[in-house]
Amino acid sequence: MARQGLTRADIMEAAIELIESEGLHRFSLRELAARLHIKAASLYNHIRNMDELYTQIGFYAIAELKKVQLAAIDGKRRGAAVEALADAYHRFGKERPEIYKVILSLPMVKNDALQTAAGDIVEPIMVVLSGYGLAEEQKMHLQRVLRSIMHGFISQEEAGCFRHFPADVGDSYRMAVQGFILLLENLEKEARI
Amino acid sequence: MARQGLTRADIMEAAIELIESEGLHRFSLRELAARLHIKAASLYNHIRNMDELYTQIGFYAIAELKKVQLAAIDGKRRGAAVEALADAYHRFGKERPEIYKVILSLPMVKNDALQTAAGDIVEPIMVVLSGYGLAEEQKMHLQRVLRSIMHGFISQEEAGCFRHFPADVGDSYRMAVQGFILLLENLEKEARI
DNA sequence: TTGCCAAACTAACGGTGTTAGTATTATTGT
DNA sequence: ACAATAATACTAACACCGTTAGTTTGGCAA
Repeated sequence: MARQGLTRADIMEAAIELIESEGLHRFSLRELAARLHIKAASLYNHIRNMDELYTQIGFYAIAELKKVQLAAIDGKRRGAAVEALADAYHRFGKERPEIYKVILSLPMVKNDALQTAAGDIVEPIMVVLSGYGLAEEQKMHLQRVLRSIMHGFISQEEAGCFRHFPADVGDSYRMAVQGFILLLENLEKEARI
Repeated sequence: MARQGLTRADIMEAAIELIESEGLHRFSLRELAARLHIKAASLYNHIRNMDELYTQIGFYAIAELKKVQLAAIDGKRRGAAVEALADAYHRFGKERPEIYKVILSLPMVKNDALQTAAGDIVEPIMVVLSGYGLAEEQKMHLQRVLRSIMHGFISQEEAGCFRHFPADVGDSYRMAVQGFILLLENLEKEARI
């Protein structure tokens, strides 16, 4: 009723706040609308539908993840850069698990915008890999490998899969990252021959 | 009306068939009931609720995954066993993506039954790792590392994240697995000193 | 001041999981 | 064989969900 100057940014902000505080599984348009003091149907004056809003939140999340990764590797090279990147990625997943889940559940197939978003995910890793003497195709493979390690680890840690054994989870992650660095150096050595 | 000898096994079977044919996102108690020629409310004579049914499907999926892994490593050792295990895991994820998703979305926190299920996920990997001369704690870490690699890879491949680059996805996976074997041998060598 | 458009509303549709209460069928005990 | 009991089906309903249609209303521009 009492009309407020609602912008898309306001809605995004409220949606992100809702997801981070209540959990992704409790996110709904009705709850979002309530937080904005409007009815759910009124949201459709600002957004096309839930999918579109969700995708935009995903873009935000990817941008945030990219930001922390780039900040982490700033001024670092090779092994130190890989460690810093992996650490930043891991911290993001732990500190903002609900927002991280949004990235996971984005189906990267759909449209071109999502393809450019996929590029944002790739970029920080490619920057780090450029510090090694590797062929372009090898970099593509290795980027996938590192992403698999980082994402797979966080995903399982978040799901509680790592509580089966008492060993320190941080140590496991460091071992995974060191293994990747070992692979990097090994491939670099082979290429140099 | 015309009462049929419905068992929990029948319901499980129908549920799995529904998920695999229509996709996990289209799974619902009403659709499941329709396939069994009963109403949704009647399902509650056989199951406690949707969560319980879902968890049981997860147990089934984990058992299947364990089965193909154990079959794959049968008679193999060390590198060959790792490769066979990783290959079987990957094939399961590609051939039965919807059932694999059920495993992912199981929150392993809840109860004891889920903890034993977590053990089933771990076991084949531990069998393979026992072929290397490693300390018990290192095996725990390495089991997590391999799972992260395999799960992370399939998860991102399924999400379409690997279409950004033209490089062959199978090659990427093989590189990831070879990297893990390299790490294994390296740690074994260090331990031998 | 008068129009007009954007942004709010209400009401409704079809979908979901779930519960309560009721009828009917099959099995069990005498 | 028949009555009592337990299991399994049903209908109706509730509270939620995303979404659409149609309506009212607020604020800005001509």
